[in-house]
Order: sequence, then structure tokens, then C-alpha cells
Amino acid sequence: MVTIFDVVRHAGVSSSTVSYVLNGTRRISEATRGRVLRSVAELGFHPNAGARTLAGRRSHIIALVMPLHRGVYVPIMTEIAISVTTTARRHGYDVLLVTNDEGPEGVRRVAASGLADGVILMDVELDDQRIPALRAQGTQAVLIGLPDDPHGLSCVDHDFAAAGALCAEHLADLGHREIAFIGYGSGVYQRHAGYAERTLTGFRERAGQRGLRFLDRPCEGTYESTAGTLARIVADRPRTTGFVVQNEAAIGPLLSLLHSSGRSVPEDASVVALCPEQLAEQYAPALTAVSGPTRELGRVAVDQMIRRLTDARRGAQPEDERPLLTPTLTPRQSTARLSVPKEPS
Amino acid sequence: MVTIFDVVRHAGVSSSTVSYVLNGTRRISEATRGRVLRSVAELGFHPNAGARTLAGRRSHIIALVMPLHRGVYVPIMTEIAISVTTTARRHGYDVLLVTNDEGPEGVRRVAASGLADGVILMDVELDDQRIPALRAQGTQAVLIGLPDDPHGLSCVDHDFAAAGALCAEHLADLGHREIAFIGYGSGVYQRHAGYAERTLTGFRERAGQRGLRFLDRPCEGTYESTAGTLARIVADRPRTTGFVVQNEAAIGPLLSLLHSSGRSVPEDASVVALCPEQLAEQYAPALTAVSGPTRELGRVAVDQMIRRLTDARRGAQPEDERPLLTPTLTPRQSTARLSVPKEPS
DNA sequence: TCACCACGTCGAAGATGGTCACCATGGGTG
DNA sequence: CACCCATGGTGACCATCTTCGACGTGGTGA
Repeated sequence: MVTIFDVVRHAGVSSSTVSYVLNGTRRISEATRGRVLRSVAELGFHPNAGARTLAGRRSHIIALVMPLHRGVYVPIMTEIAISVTTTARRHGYDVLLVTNDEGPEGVRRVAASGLADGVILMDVELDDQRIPALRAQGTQAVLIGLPDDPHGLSCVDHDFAAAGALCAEHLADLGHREIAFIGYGSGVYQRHAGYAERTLTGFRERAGQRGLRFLDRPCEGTYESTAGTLARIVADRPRTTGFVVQNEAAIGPLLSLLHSSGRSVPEDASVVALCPEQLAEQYAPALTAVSGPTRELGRVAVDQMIRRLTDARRGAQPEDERPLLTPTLTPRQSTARLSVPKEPS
Repeated sequence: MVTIFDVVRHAGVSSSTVSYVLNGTRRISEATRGRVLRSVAELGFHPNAGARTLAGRRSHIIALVMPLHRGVYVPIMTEIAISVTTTARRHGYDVLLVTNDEGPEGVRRVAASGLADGVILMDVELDDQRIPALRAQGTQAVLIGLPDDPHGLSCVDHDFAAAGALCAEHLADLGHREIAFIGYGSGVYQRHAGYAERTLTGFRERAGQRGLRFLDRPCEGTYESTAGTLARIVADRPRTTGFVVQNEAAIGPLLSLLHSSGRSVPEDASVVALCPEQLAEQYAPALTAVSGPTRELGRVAVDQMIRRLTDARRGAQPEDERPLLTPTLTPRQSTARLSVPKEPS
């Protein structure tokens, strides 16, 4: 094993100098710095993680707590995890993957043992049980999602209300007057996943402002449930020409159902999806979709965490931030101007 | 911060006893054990990770190296990551998420610093650059996938050949004589992802044994490329009645293309997908699919790692294992007996 | 020319919180 | 009485960071 003293000998400096160079703790002349770095590279020195953690009282590790539910859109979570990891690396941190099956105890363990310097929580529920645990430990935390009471921690999330509003706006611009909103299964709403509600709220509000008639229906996302949902929508509001789908699993079924019921997209019905670009492009026709900057979510979360950690190390009270990331609507082939107005004036 | 000495005072024992109880290193009488555990629980003691790592010369952390490619089937990777994490926890290990953008250097860093006791590699290429780095460090490693030269490390993978064979078998049993195999885009084969080749080999072999005529075509998975692939298949072999799809992204396009070209599934064409159950169930009709036990993959990888680590700690040479997990075919609505034989005898 | 200062580096002494090889004790056994 | 087993205690590490007084060097102002 290569230790710091091997570097000390090889570079002809003291161990404190090596430490200073590697941690950037103090100004070191460019010449010495270069010599040390060359020795480090040549010997393949990597400071022992345990010793560094113990002596420095920080682990250079951020814990990322991932949800386990099926039904959450997994690739999104993964994309966030990856952007968290790469961003963390850029700041010299590694990422510990923690699953949620340990519940609040997992968070407590990771924080209390000093395994991680901070915790990033994904898929936050409105009254999340892990938050009090985090507060009690005095651990730095960043949430991806918005809980009821976020004091003492930073949050970041998509601006779901804006996303919902964008959908209404776009369909209104295209002349549609009657819209149906196809949401998630009731389980998602019961889990108090705020994003579902906020999207709906944003949609409703803007739809109201634009004078649209609208209907919203939960949907489990299976073929059968989507069929049922669509049937009820058509029964209640036969003149519906615009569809907003939030449940990604329902998109496929919805398209085939529309097709098989003789309505072609976008001539007879426009469909806006709330889903990642990648998914939207896979359908035929390609879907007009509203999506938030997923990778950004992870990046911002880590940046906030780094800020909190450096603040805390300086003895300052970290500032609670709460940015919302703006989604964008990308028009594709699934929406079109209402060509034959159902209500000629 | 609660240290082991707080427990020592509270329970009235020595620090080694506390350590022994917590690590199960040694027999401790039931009475003492209970007293210690009660104190630990009462004080909320969690051994300091850094100190434990330094003193014990092991971190209780397993590094999991994840690929970054888009286009690989992400949810599978995620499912593996989750099963790795939960299994590791059952053995008292945590999981460090390492992305592949650091390349072999990432693996080297994590191993040389003692940050992780072992490394699990996903998405292994045939001549993977990270493997020599691992060998040089003398780090314990388990690969998910099969490289060219796996000596000195354990591997686990699906039995892709068996999966390919199952597809051929099933279609042959149903009376189909002409089959088309729709593979991944050429990029996947160029990356030397062994699984694509092995599936194809298994399929070809069994198809040959069963006297099937078959055709295999790569496919990028977009709507356009799938359309092109299908057109060429129909042109070359108009009597094709069975389809095997390995590229999950091509499934949706394939189904709509078959539909729009007037062939209904399964009456006119049978489709077998090589994909996870979850995905297969989302289509209409639900797909007959061959899938391997994804979670099992992560579980087995971790179990192998644990075995290697305990062997190595005992001074024994860890045994290289190389199990292949058997896939299963689940019949659903997308395959049927060929009802109107094209070649009446 | 000399006192003084700022800068960069050294060296050595803790501090960090557990682990584990080795040792001590005490009661039972042949 | 010698020996052994079961149990629990003692203390030497583990490898780095941090801190702090000291020191050499070159520049500055009197």
C-alpha cells in the first residue's frame, strides 16, 4: 500500500505539504505543488479513505436515497442518480446508494456513523418520515421534491405547476376547447406525491384562465384501466379534442385506443404528454411533450449540498434554498390546430 | 457524537467487548450481549465509519460501477443496482455508486484508497479495460456479464444462449417454420456486448436443430429503422410468421407496423420478445416474452462478492465462479399456433 | 546596513474512534 | 494440582489531517 510517507520521501517535502497540496487547504508554491503532484501520480498514491475520513471528520461521501416503488418512472430516477454521481465527483465526492427499504433508520445509520457527510433524498413525500430523522442528526440534507415543512434543508424540484400550465396553454393556443387530463393511479396521489397534485393544479388554473372546459381522471396505466378511463371521458364529454397524459404507462394504451376507436392523432385529437423527451420520441406519431431538465435536477441538488457542506464547515448556518426548474414544451406530431371546430360560431 | 466509550460506560464492559458484540467476531455470553445491545440501542450508537474502516482495514463498502450509455435498457440496470444494494445491506455492506465516466481510473481510485472492499462491474465488455486495473490492485471483483478472460474474478450473467433457444423452441412448437430475429443496433454488437451475440447464437443453434428457416437483422429501435428492417424482412422472406425481438425499443414500432400492414398478432404473426415481464405486459396484446431473473443477477453477484471477501480475509484464495442464470418463457397473447399453414402438405 | 515583515515550508505532536492479537481471570475437570 | 475452556480486558496499531511554533529567504523602509 502506498502511503503519504512514500510521497514525502519521493518528493522530498513534509507530509503536511502533501496534505495541503492534495486538499487545497493552504497556498503552496507552484513549484512544490508540481513536484508533489508528480510524485503522487508516479507512485499512484490515493489517500486512504478511512484515515482521511477519521482525521478530517468528513467522509467526502454523499448518500443518495432511492425509492423502491415500482410504477415510479424508473429511468428518470436513474438519470438523476447518474447526474448526482457525476456532479458529486466533480466536487471530489463519492455517492453512496441507499435504498428506502431501511426507512428512516437507513438515513439515521448513514448520518450517525459519519458514513456520509450529507443526504440527498429522492421521491420525497409530503410528510416524509425521514426528514425528522435527518433533523435530529443535524445532517445536511437536500430533497428532490417538496415536503410540507422544508425548514432546515434545501429542496429542488421541477416546476410541475408550470408544466401543467404549459399543456393547457399549448392546447388552448391550438384552438382546443375541451380537454381531458389523464393522471396517475390513485395510489400515487395517496402517497402524497406532491408533483402529481401540483401538475394538476397548474393545469386547472391555466385551463380556467384560458376558458377551457376540462376534466381530470386518475388512471392506473394498464391497458384495461386506460380503456375504462377513456370510455368514461368520451361518455362524459364527447366533444373532448385535447388530451393531457401524465401517467407515462397510459400513453401507449391511449394511443392505440384512440386509433382503434377511429380517431386519428393529431387530426381528430391532440395529445400532450408529460414525460421525458426520450420517451416522447419513441411513439408514432412522436408526442408533443412537456418535460423538465432531469439531469439538471441532480446537478442542482449536489451543488446545493456542496454549498451547505462548505457553509457548515465554516461554522456558518447553511442557507435553505428552494429552486424550481422550468419545464419546456417541445411540439411534435401529436398536436395540431383544431381544423374542424366542433362549435362553429 | 456517541462513541464506543459512551457504550462502554453505559454497559459497564470494555470496548473490545462492545466491538465483538457488534461485529459478531467472537462468542460473548448472552447476558453481556444483551446488556451491550440495550446500551447501544438506548444511546443510539453507530460505530464511526472512518474509524472502523481504518482499524479494521476494510470499509464494508462495495463499489458498483454503472454504465452511462443511453439506449441500454436502463430499468434493468436500475433493478440490478437496487437488488445489489438491498442484498449488500443484508450482509452489512453499503454500496458506492461509481459511474463509468472516470473509466478505469475510477475503479483504481476506489480500490487503492480502500474506499471499497470490492468492485462489482455491470455492462462488461469482452475486453474490458477496467479488468486489468482491478487485477493490478488485487481487488476482489465480480462481473455482471462475461469478458474474454475472467481469470481471477467471478462472473454472473443470464444464460442468453438459453434465452435465444427458448424463443426458437417456442415458435417451433407452435408450428412456425420461418422466423425473423430482430436484434440490437450495430453499435451494441460493436461494443462487444457478449449478450447480444450469445442470444443470437443460442437462437440460431436451436432454430437449426428444429429445422426452422430464419433470418437475423440488426435494428436501431427507432420507428424508422424498425420500419426499414421489417420491410427488408418481408421482402426477403414473405412467408415469415414468427418474430423474435431482442431490442426492446423496437417492440412498439414493430407492433404498430405489423398492425398497420394488415397482419394481426397473433393470428397472422407471432411475436416473442426478449424483455422483462413488466415491459411485456404493457403492450396490447401482452407479449409472450423470455426474460432472465434480473434481481437474481444482483443478488448472486453480491453473494459471490461476500464469499470472495470472507475467503480473502481468511487468507484463502477466493474461488472464481461463473454461474449462468436460467431464463424463462412466459406465454401471453402475442404468440399462437400457426392456424392456416402456408404450406399444406 | 539593519531591523522587520510576509511568504512558504518544515517538523512534530496530538487527535480521530475502532479493531484485534494477545493476555488475564476464574471456575470446572481429570 | 495442572490444565483447559469460556469470557472479557488491555493496549498497540490503523494512516491521515490539523495545528502551531519555528525557520529560511528575499524584499522593504528607515
